[in-house]
Amino acid sequence: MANIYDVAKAAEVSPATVSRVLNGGSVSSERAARVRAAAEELGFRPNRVARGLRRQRSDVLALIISDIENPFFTALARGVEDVARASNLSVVLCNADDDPEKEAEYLDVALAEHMAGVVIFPASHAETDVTALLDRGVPVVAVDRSPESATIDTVTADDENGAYAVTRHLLDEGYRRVACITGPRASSAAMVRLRGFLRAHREGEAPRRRPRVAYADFRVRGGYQAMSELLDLAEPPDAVLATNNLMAAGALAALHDRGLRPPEVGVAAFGDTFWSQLVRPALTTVRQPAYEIGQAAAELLLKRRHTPDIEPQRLVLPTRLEIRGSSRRTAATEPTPTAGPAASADAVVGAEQPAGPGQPTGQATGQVRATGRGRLTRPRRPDAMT
Amino acid sequence: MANIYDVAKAAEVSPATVSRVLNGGSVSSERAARVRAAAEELGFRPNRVARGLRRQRSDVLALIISDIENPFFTALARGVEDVARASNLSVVLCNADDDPEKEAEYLDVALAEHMAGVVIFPASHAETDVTALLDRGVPVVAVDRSPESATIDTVTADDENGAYAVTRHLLDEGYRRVACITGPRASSAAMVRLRGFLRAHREGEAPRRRPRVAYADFRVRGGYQAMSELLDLAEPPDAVLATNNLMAAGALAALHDRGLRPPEVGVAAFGDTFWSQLVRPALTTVRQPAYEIGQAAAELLLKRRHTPDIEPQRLVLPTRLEIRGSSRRTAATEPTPTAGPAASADAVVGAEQPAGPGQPTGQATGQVRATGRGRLTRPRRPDAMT
DNA sequence: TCGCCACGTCATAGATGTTGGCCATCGGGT
DNA sequence: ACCCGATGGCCAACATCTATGACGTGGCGA
Repeated sequence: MANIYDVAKAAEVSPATVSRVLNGGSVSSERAARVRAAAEELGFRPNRVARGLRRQRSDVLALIISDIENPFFTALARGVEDVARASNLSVVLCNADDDPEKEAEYLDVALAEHMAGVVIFPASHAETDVTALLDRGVPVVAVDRSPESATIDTVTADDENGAYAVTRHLLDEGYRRVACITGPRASSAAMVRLRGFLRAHREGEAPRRRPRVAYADFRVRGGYQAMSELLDLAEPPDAVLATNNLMAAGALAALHDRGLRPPEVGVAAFGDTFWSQLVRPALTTVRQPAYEIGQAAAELLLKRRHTPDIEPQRLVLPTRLEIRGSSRRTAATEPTPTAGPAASADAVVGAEQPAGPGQPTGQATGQVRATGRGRLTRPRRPDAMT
Repeated sequence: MANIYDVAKAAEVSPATVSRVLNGGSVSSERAARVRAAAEELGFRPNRVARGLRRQRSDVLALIISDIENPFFTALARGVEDVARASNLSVVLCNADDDPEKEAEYLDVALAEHMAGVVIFPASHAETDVTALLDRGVPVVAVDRSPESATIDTVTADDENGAYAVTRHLLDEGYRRVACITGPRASSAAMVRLRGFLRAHREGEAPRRRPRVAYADFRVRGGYQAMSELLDLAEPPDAVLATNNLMAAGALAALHDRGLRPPEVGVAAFGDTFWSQLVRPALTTVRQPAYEIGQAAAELLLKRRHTPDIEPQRLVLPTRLEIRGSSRRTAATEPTPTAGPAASADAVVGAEQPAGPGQPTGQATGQVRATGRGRLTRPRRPDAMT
């Protein structure tokens, strides 16, 4: 492969001139043309390794996430990538698997490769140590959780209010024993969401039972087990909030396996993904602005790359409550089943209502049912919170 | 940050000796100990960029995929990563978004960074050009599709037989007008799956209607549109095979929006993911061994890295038919609606059947199905093909 | 008109951190 | 006494970019 000397020779200039042409120095246009022609001719590509060595930094930034199978991260990755590409940076994804050791390895790699920056979803609040990077001047932005080791730029979703809003929604629907399946205690996100959940219970006029809380691992299997255990209680919950989408999937599976399903049991979850719309009845979710978080993180990174000494920022992005699926409110709080669109909306499929001889008097009951044909748009209430 | 000279000075040896200690040359144990102590003391990490420059190759391999939001790729990535890590290679993920230009950029990066190898899911059969890499001796393994530009190691799933088997399954269930939503004509995987689908039609004793085929883009939206168009036909299909999971999701959404759902309309798909089990009734799927494909690809890469001159291999991994959800056969082939669990079972949620008093006479019909309560394991027929 | 200064353009000479080749040394075995 | 293997130091190469300074030209003042 041609190197810069070959090009210089072909264009009859010095290697430095070739470099200037390619990196924007001042070169007479005639020479520049010669250089460009020669580079094209020889198929010259600057060696990024050599450039990295000389410049002591590369044009690659690392995105270290804890679970590549979680759609939240894939959306996040897109956000990061789109912003990075606009600044001519490549993004590489590193899957740390929630394992602090693996994560430390990748942090090492990022350091040793002189990466342009790191966006990290810290595996652990306590163990994740990014000081080595910071000492070397490599900008680091934390996402969703923030590591203990240093104060750095952080982008999070407004999880507490999201959890609060969705919990209130469940309580308002008439559920009495709302449980929460949350993540490990080490995860600050899990704790923050739990806090919102508990706050909703304290504030409501709902009975003051101490709500059940199960701690799982943010994985499908963990959600399944937690839900199963909750259901085995003497007084099982009648609704559950899962603090991420994978555990929600597990919880749903557990419910299905026992023949229970919404709205008999209410289910809500953090993390909006396309499949949560396909489950019937669809899940009510707290949509996390994953893509936007990624964007914001990348932008913070770029800003800090340019001006390293600004004060670390802490960005909080709003979540959004997406209400889908059936409500239990009618049954629970209203004497007569006026039902109504607000209550059933999307719940067409799974409702337990006896399909008695009562006929499809759709309009009469006010039920907004898919009537068989047509309709692209899904009824969707304007968000309860922005 | 300390470099190798600092360590050498501290240990009172030459830099070369430090290098030998760290990379396994012959060094007396006493000096080696001194070096290690000094390295530890100074927090020395070899500069991977400089090493890469000197050795003309790095310990990073690139995995270029076409859509990070597709769970197939995330599973694949895990397979690649697990194998790579065992050989002390790091894996970076590059999301080419099915855009040949973006892909070419990443290929350039892989080349310019002297990556140890590339596992690629080619965006296009024709446009993807990996010859530059090959010329430089960088091993490249293709996954699922194989590029035209060169004969290289390839790992694919046995898509044709998978498509054949699932199509036969639909026909055997009694569906009469089975359509296929497949990917772009440029995708060899899309074409191969289509071929299996068509073969099943030719062989069956089923009526010889020319089956409908819709070409979409392997995305959710494309699946939605394709399904909608199929349903708008004068003679809409009564079953559909989507050749990937995202389009299946789109197709399901389109069906839901018209109030149709399995088994009224049969739906089967390529690509097994956890959410396909949560949809009720669950999808019958052709499971693609994504993780195993990733593993195999990485292993081929490592093998070729070691011995570059072996003949390019073409590995075909078996798919597996996972039958879930309701069968229409009973309704279609039996005169009286025995209904009961046979017909509903997994279809509990969406079925249109009057929830008549018909009771669980599960064994009577001989169907192996979930009986309503409990049971973690999902009924799963031994695969129709290995 | 000549000389000096300023500025634009370019070449040359490191510098970056590591490793592999080459050679020298030393010790033990034959 | 000779040879061989183990050990370890020195030098150069990897490909690029930056710093330094040289060179030429043009403008302006004397």
